[in-house]
Amino acid sequence: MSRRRVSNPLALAVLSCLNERPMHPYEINTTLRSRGKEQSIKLNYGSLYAVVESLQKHGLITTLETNREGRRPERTIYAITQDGVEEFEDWLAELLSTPTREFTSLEAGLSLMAGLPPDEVVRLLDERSDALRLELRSLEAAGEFGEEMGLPEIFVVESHYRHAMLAAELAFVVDLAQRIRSSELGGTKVWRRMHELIAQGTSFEEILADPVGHLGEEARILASQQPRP
Amino acid sequence: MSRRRVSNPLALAVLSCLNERPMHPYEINTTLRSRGKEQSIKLNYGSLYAVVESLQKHGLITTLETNREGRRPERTIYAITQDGVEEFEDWLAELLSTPTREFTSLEAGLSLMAGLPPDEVVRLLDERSDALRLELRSLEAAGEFGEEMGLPEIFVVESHYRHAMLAAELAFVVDLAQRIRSSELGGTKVWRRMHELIAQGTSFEEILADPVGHLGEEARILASQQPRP
DNA sequence: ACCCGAATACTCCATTTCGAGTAATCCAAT
DNA sequence: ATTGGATTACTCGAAATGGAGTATTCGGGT
Repeated sequence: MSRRRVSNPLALAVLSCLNERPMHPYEINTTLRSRGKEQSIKLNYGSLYAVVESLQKHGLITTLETNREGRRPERTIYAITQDGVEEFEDWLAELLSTPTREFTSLEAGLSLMAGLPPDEVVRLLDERSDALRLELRSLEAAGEFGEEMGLPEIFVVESHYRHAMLAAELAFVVDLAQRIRSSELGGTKVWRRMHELIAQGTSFEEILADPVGHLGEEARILASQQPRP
Repeated sequence: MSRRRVSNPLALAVLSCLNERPMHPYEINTTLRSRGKEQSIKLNYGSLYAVVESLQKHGLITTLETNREGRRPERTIYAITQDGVEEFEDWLAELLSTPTREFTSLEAGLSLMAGLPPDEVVRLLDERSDALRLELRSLEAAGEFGEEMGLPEIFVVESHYRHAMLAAELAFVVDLAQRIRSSELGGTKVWRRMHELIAQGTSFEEILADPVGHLGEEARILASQQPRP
């Protein structure tokens, strides 16, 4: 079981709203959206209502009243409990202080990239660089707009963070593409030769059955299932 | 519905294994672990078996044979299909070329950090910096070990990527902590004053009901639900 | 006075995910 | 010969997730 009674970060956002004042779920939804938090915390209806219910079941929030206007669906107003305030502060502290292993899609892609030919990987990484530059520029534009509106920096730190991460990713990707292009990246030559053989019709399985025979001495490392430190 | 028939990145890893040669699920599991891929792709039993079944249902892999030794559970050996090879290549290309919005826990934390007092946030960020430095050093040590073993760089790009991202996060966090400490970060003073009031027993709700009255002119922005660009 | 599109406020449920639990087998040391 | 710990190979169910679908009301134009 996870350390937290309710583990979806959306629950933290819910607690943060109710820490300001009591609200009904849909109001939590619009509050978070109007503050742009849905850029940083995944927010959809299914999760929101499930999370609210779960928070209540665990005593972190409590229903204050339910009212119904006309024949609209009833709205249940929730308030945070003392337990909820403590969970909120403790959880937020943990998020800020403790790095956790996150699985990004680029990391997954990089870890399997040997499955595509090097030249294509270079092309794909270049494509990614362009997309990243676009995203960076649109973040910068949004930031300037926020400044014009007099929005204090503290309300946009998360987008500054995203900017920093995207910039670092761009630098990494540009460098990697260059190092593959120039075959400076260790292993590139074996990699290239392997895909040339595949293009000529040799099967993957065949090559891996006798890597040194097909690819030369440098491919010795492929002969064993290379275990990792 | 998601673009991919099976959307868990683990499915890509499964396809990548079966692209080498037919295997049974548990062998896929050990192969991936021995190559350190479970550092980059979330891998647990429940998902593995579910994903394999789903891949088969969608015709991306096919069962080759099932055999049973003694009274052990039977092992089903799977092979990749032509459809599977295409899906593998297309999906991998997409992962490398197309950035996707990822929700990290630090980003969530930063977006809600105003809920804790500035001095505590600084302390928490310092704590994170220490943890990040530790992680960076252990990645570096593992990298050197890999080099000693003659492991070509191409098999560890994903950990170089992780290193680059962690380093960027560290730089961001160190800078942010410093900017809060010095109140250079826009909005820090209002933020600090607000938590002083709370410490004195004023309720959050009360302050937000009349921010300018409690916190001064700079808090005008809190008076409206600040919408975002 | 009426119509239409946007906004409000959810509900529903098929998948997916997680990881603890199970059960057999192998190996090595007592 | 036996015990016990690691390894092999999964099973299962509770919980989370995503997002399409539904029903009502409001507001602005004609």
